[in-house]
Amino acid sequence: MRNNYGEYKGKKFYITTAIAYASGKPHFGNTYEVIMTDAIARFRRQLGQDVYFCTGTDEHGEKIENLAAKQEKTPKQLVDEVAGTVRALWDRMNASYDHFIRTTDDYHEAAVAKIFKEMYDRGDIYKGQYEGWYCVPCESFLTDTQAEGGVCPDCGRPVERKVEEAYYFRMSKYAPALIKYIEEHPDFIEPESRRKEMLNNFLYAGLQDLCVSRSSFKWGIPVSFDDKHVIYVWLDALSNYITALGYDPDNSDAQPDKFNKYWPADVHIIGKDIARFHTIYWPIFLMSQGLPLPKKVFCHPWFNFGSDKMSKSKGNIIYADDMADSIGVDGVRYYALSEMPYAQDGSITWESVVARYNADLANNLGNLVSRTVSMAKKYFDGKIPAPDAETELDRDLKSSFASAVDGVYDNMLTYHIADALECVFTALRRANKYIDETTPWTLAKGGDDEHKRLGTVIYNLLEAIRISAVLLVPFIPASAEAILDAIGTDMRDYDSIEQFGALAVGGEVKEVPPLFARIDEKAFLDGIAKEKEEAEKAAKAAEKAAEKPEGVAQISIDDFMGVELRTAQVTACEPVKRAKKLLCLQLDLGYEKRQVVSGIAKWYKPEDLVGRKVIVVANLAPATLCGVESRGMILASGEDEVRVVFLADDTPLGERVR
RNA sequence: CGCGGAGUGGAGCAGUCCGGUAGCUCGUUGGGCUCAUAACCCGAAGGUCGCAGGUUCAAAUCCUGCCUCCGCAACCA
Repeated sequence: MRNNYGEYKGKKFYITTAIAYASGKPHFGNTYEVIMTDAIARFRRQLGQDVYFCTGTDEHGEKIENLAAKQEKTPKQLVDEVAGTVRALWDRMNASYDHFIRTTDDYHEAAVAKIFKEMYDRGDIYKGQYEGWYCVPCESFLTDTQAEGGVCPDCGRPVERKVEEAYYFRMSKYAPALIKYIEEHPDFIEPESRRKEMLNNFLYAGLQDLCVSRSSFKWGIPVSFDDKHVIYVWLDALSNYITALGYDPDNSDAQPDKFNKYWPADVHIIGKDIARFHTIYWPIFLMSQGLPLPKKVFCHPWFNFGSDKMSKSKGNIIYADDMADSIGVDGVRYYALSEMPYAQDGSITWESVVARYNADLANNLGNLVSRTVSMAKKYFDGKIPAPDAETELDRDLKSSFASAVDGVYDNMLTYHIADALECVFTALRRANKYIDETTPWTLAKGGDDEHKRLGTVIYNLLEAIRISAVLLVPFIPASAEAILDAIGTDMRDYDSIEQFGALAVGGEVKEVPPLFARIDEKAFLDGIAKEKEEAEKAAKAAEKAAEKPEGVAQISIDDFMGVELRTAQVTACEPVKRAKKLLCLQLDLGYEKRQVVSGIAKWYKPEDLVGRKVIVVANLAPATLCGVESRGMILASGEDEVRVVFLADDTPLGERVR
């Protein structure tokens, strides 16, 4: 039973990536998103859909303002550079986007300013007071409890105290409608686990109103009626999905054709880290504007490097263009698409890069094309021979390719990209086996009958290759096109692969350009190791330059004496329930006992501490953490690796430390 | 008891809903072939399906308890 491939023909398909934050060159993980989105877009075009694929850059915000200042540039200069880098990288990866939006584009800024004004006029945005903690790099406001400790829980950097007048969005007003929508549309958020996360952690728990303006910096879209404020970057950035289509809130009855045609989006492809913004805030912003919600938000997982997260501080960032220098753009695309599981994080290792490339692209696909084309030239002078009587082997080959066509179709419609690819490569393996089963080189030595049979075999192989190449166009477009060119066909849409045998007899098979030259694993890994060594050297040099800590403003001896440090002994210790990082310590100061909570559970077990003597900040204001009262703080050093300051066992209790 | 996901040969994964011979790719190993990119094809070795109970004629699959890892939330006085 074959699928009904015609079902989607002519239907519009609007697909987007998240727009890349313009603070620097996107790493492999960010690039994966564009490659994945591109594969889906190309697949849908093959089905005959009217696809609009939008990507771009998110260019406003305090982080960019600060970064520009540090580099002694204007923010605009910085984002122009980075947007150029991003676009160049997307282009190099062969991303077939229809529109590249920058949030500094005039039409976008104008539309967002109007959207904000209308939300305000509608009463969805109101003016309030914000006082609290803010993390600049993360652009996020933090609750008091989040910021206690003075560092951002997400990035670990110091938080700043901010007091500002601010505009808030009434999230609570729309929360019930959103919950209903998500409950009634189980496909809206995928994968399923993300949907549960959003529902359980945020929506059922109760949505807070969201602060949607900032007044502490300038680099943003000004609030049109209050120029002290700029619009929150997420409200700005998310709106790109409609402004890119020319949406203009002024023309509420007469939107441009492009908008009327493509909105709502068929799918937003985003990283799992920003699921909350796309599945909660964005739908609510749309509800406020009376616009339909996107049909699907697909939250893809991330690539780790081995078992580590990719991060600048770990020095293990991989860039797609560097990888393309060694294994080609299609090598990178294939690797990313085949290695990332549907819902779990993928893992990059250089060993697996080489293994996948050699096994699948070079040996399986590349070599099949090479040996088949070579035989077509040798035995038939490069003319595609006519097939003759069909055997069981032929039928089996054909059915493998029919399964591949179905498999790609089914898996691509459900965003199982790696599974779709595997369907093609399974069929390719079958084709390689077919050669061994039919032994064309023996047939070539035979008489007329054998020669007829040889024609059938070569024809079937060429047609199998053509079907594979058509199926592979979305994933490795340049290579797939090269293969189709080599076998002299221009049939490359889905209609042409519904039935085996569409390849025209008599066509010319041309010389194949080297598709995927095998990679010497040892040389490749040695090269990587060498590069890594150099990078580490450079990183170390940079570290040295920044070695001296920034320090804190000088204080007087009196200021210091304002801190009451005392010796104490840990008499009991237990983990705090519902907290991963906290230990609750009972301290004996000699003259009194008290309870202190400390975020050292990651490094110490309760039994490591009981009986030991420590220094406690005795006059620290009490606080409550995870429902447990803490009256003081014990001293410890270090950030990534925390060490408690222990005292000698014979230290008396309750002594002042100076 | 916050929410959710995962634990299957050396590696990466499928199978779990709807119990019935444990499967795929890579790797290892023996052989075959020569059209091809030291490729391709065939065979073999290698698994207490996280642990412990239970249900059943039968459990990777269902039930109960536990352990480990990961994501989100909370959290580093």
